[in-house]
Amino acid sequence: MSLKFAVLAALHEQPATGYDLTRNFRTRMANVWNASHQQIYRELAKMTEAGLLEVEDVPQEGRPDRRIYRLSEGGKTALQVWLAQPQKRPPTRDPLLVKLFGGDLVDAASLEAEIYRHRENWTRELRRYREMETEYFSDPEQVPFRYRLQHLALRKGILSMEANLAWAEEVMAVLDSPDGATT
Amino acid sequence: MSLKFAVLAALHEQPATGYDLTRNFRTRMANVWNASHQQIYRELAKMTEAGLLEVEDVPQEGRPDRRIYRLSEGGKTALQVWLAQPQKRPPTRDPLLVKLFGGDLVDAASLEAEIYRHRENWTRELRRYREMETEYFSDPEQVPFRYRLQHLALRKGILSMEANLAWAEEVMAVLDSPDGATT
DNA sequence: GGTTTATATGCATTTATTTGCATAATAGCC
DNA sequence: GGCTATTATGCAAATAAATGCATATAAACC
Repeated sequence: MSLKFAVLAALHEQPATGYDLTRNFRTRMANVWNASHQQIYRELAKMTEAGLLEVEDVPQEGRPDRRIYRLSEGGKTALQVWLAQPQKRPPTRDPLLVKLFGGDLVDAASLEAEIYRHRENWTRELRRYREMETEYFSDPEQVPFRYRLQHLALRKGILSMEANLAWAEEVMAVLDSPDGATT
Repeated sequence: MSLKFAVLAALHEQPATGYDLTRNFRTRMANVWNASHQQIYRELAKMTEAGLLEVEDVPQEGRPDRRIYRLSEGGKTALQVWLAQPQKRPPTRDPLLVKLFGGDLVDAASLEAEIYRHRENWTRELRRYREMETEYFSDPEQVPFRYRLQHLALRKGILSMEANLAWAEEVMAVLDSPDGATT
């Protein structure tokens, strides 16, 4: 339901093409909302149909035209209404944690390898977030309110990744303890 | 796809009814996998159909019979195979963070109220997790390996909630700063 | 006496997400 | 010359999840 509103929020900040949005969702909004390009294009078509967006076609040579989407008045209102509503927290569904309930069927060595892999991903992501923080938000006093809110969204990503990494250390400690692989 | 495996893992630990599973998913496994009772009952039926589970009906007076499910040999194998495969991390989709991209359409006061509400939920959940930790895992050295893994799953919940709460403090600080509501 | 909570199960519909496939040009790498 | 990445768009099918509805008893609460 709310890919719709993630798209509205992104387009409210700045008109964009499906391609631009796809990039934004993968980078700046990576810790906010995940969506594939297929999902985004379909959603854009549906929302335009519903009158929430306006399209402007910009012809290009040698590649498909850019279709730039921006909020219509209706889209802006819809976003505003949604923003005023309380939101539910996202449900937790983590396959990695499911594994930990596998009991005696879990192979400690392959589990360790997987934690390793996850830790690398988390480290990379944390590094990216920190780079973004230095690049865009290094002087919080100088940043206008709406960008301070975006900074807060990024902060959530940073704190989450730090927590993930701290957890990975705990897991390693248990798996590497002398009796870790037995009992 | 992997509600299936969450169910297999839960039933591998101990045979249970749909009702039991629903309770477990809401309590012990709250930070692992979310599922409604409707989802669970449907999945149990499908998995039984597919030969992954065995059912035993236990008649009761005055209320519907308990249908106790347990892993079949095939179910055990399926779980084992799944456990050995690397898992993707869950996608991030957080409506609360989407709000922070609403820019000038965001009302600081209602945002603050919402953070407040979330903070209360997180606090409650963290308390529950800590109680579970004291109750079941207070002496890690005495706990057998498979329960130490479950403890690690719980630890993830605890660290995540702590991170959420730390983040809430940061948000409050920004919203309460003298120029927080303006610019 | 009425309401809520817990026990216990499920079907049907709608909405959301994932995955696979498809097109088409340009630029860089080996 | 072939492979991969980037820009740019999308359709179709399959899978998963959320939501609404439905039944039935018992015990606790007010």
